[in-house]
Amino acid sequence: MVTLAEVARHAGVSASTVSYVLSGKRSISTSTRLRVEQSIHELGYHPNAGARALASSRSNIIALMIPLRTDMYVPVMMEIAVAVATTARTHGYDVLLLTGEEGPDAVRRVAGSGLADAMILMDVELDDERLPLLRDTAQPSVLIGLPADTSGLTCVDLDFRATGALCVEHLATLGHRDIAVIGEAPAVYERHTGFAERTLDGIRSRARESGIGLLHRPCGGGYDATAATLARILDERPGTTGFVVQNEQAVEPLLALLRQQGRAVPEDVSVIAVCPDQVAVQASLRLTSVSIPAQDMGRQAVERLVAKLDGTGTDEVVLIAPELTVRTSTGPAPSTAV
Amino acid sequence: MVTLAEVARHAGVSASTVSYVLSGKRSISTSTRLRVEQSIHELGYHPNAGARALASSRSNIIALMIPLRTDMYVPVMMEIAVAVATTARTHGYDVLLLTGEEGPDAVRRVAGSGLADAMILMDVELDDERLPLLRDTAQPSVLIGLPADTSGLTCVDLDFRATGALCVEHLATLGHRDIAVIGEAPAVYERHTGFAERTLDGIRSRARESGIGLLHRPCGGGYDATAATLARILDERPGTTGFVVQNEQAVEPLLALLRQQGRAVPEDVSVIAVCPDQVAVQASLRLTSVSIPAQDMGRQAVERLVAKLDGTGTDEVVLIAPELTVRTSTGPAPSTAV
DNA sequence: ATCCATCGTCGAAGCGCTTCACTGAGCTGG
DNA sequence: CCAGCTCAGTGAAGCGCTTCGACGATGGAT
Repeated sequence: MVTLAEVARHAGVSASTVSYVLSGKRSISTSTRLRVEQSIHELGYHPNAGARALASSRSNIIALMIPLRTDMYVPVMMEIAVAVATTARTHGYDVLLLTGEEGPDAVRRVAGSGLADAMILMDVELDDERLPLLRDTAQPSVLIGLPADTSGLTCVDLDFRATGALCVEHLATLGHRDIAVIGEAPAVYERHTGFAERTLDGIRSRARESGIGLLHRPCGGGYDATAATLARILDERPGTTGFVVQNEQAVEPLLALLRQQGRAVPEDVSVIAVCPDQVAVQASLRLTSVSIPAQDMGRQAVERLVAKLDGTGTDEVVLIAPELTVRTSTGPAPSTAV
Repeated sequence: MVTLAEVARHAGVSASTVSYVLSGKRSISTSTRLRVEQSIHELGYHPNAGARALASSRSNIIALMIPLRTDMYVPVMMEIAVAVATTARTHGYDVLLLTGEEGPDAVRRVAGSGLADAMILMDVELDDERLPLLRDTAQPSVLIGLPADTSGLTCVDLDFRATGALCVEHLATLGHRDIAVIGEAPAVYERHTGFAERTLDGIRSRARESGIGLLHRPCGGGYDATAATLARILDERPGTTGFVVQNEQAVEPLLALLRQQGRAVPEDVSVIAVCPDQVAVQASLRLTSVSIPAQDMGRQAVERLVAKLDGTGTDEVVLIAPELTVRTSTGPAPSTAV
């Protein structure tokens, strides 16, 4: 393993000079800088991460904690994770992957050992048990998702309240008067996942304002669960003409079921989904949807975090505005005459 | 930040003693051990990762490289990643997440900087550009997936050849004489992804042995692509009664299409999929499938790697035997009389 | 009683880097 | 013409840990 000292010797300078060339924290004459860079290249030198971390008390690692609870739609998580990793790299950071197994202890361990300089937490619950720890720690952190109490925290998330409202608004504008929400799995609501509750909130208040009839039913993923949910909804409110789906696993089953029942989309019923664009365009029908900007969330989280690490950047809540893309699954409500 | 020295002072022993208590590399009397452990607990001591890495030249970090090429089925990758992370933790390792962005340079950087002690590579191509680097490096590594030349490498993968054969065998036993393979996206084959080619290999040779007619068509994910692929297949070989699907994104569309065309599954046609169990049971029909043991692959990869790091463990190729679960999507071939 | 292992503990060296304090050399300006 | 800069470079301290060799104290074998 090539060391800094060897590079220094090879270039005929002192170790500190090499270090300064690397970090750029002091001005170095062009000639020596080139010489040092040349030596680094020739010897194939890579600074030792451990030594660096020890001396600078900066590991240049960001911990990413993905609890991966059941019933979460995995591709979104993954997309965020990848966005976090690649954005982090552009800022000179690597990403440490933490899963839920360890629970809050992981926070303590990582903060205590200096393994990571900062952390990003995904899949935050409204009253997450990791939050008190986070507030106590000096370690900068960013949440992806919104807890109930955001004081002293930096959070990045899609504005799910506005998302819910946007969906209802779109359907209302098209003349729908009775809509149903096919939601996430019951477990998601039971554990008070922020995004699910906030979406519902947005939907409810907008529906109330517009005087629209609303039914919300959680729905486990898959065909059978969706079939049961749909049956229940149509049983309770046969007049339902609009569906808001916030559950990627229910999208395709729902479309298949409606088709089977002879209900044409969008002529008879409209369907609007809250899902990644990819799901919306790959479905058997190009779905009108509010997309989940996974990439953007990952990127923003890292950028806030890096800002904090650099001293700029304060605690704040970043809500990404939802964007509705109209595709072919929504249309005017059928006239009641039919 | 509490240091080892403070713990030592608190416990009234020397620093080295504390270190030995932590590592267990020398025998320590029960009384002092307890005293030290007590101090560690009271002070809330966590060993500094950087210092440890520097002194021991072991970071206790495993790098996990996920290129995440297009058209890969993400949930499987994620499941593997999570299995890797949790298994690694049980062995005292953390996981560093590397994406494809950096390409082969990431291997060089991580190996050179001592950031990680070892690496796991996912989504390996038959002739992967990272392999030469890997062979050169002293760094232990394990591949998830099989390249063309496995000499000097440790690999873990599902036995996709056997998987392909198993699928054909199952259909053959049921009397099907003409089968079609709905494969991964064209791009997957173009870049010579090992698992896709090996599955096809297994399917082909088994079909040849059994004198079964075979048609293979790559298929982009989603409804439209699947529709096109299916139409082509039925056009070329109207007598096809069995489908092997190796593309999670085509499963549900295929079922929907068959239904629409009035072809009953499994009475008229049989469908067998190579996919995670979750996909097989959540589909609109409980699918006969060969499951992709993502968890197992992740776990085994880590265990081989840890064995290598411990000095035990040699280069070898671990092929996990495929398991076929018969569900309701396959049945006897319809008699030709019909 | 004596010798040699073994056990439990300590001190110190050093892992490879960053960073602070310092030193000349070369300028500028009064 | 020199005080007072800035600029480039050096040396050394030390980050917190592991680990090696040393050492006194036991204790079993001789």
